[in-house]
Amino acid sequence: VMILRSRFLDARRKRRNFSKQATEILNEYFYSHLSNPYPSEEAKEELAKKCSITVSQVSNWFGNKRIRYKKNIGKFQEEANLYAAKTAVTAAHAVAAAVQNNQTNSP
Amino acid sequence: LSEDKESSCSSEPSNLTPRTFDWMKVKRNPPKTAKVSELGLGAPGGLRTNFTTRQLTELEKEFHFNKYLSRARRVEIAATLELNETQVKIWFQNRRMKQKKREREGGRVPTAPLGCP
DNA sequence: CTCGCCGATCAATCATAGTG
DNA sequence: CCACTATGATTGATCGGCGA
Repeated sequence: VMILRSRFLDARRKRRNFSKQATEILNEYFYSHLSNPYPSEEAKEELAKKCSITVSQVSNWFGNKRIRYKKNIGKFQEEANLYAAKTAVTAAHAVAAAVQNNQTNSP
Repeated sequence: LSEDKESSCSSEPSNLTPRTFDWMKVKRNPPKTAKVSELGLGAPGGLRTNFTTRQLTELEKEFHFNKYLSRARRVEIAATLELNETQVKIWFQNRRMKQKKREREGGRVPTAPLGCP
């Protein structure tokens, strides 16, 4: 159990952090679906494309996020509020746009 | 598509919702790898057995020979490697999934995704 | 009804990247 | 330069659904 940790010298595990924007997109999805953060295969593909990462990486990200989130909800509270506010603003803009569109489009 | 269920436009900009959904409560049963009936032996049933290099090597070799194991072969392998039949079965299952995953995105064309210092 | 497989996920851990 | 934390990936094993 000591010296057998070699593990082939996993050269592939040369991890690279995702871009700030990718993490942004993933977090937005996660917190806007906090009641059920399990994206469908299609959603994963869409996220993967937007983030320029693979579907597996999206799966890994959600897997890690879910586990780590529930492990210590408090630690993610501010992050949760931050993204909740962000999506709220986005939604507000959408609503505003819809209203305006509705007004100029209802004779 | 079906998405959110709540989120009914709350007048609060940031609705604090320390709410705990059921996915956060999900708990997996601890692995029953060890024989619980081992005369009060400190067999902590709930340990992710660490396969030795020898075991992994043998399993890998067998995998290249057969992607699927017959009952007889499984028993043989399990005995040789000192593992449960279940562990061998699960290893092959996981190995097949790993293979598939690797084939699916392994065929990636490194179309210069990023620069290279 | 039992059993193996699949697909997704969990949970613990590894190894590295980032921060101070 | 080093201690400690954040994070992507790996993997033995579990869960639910299917089909033989």
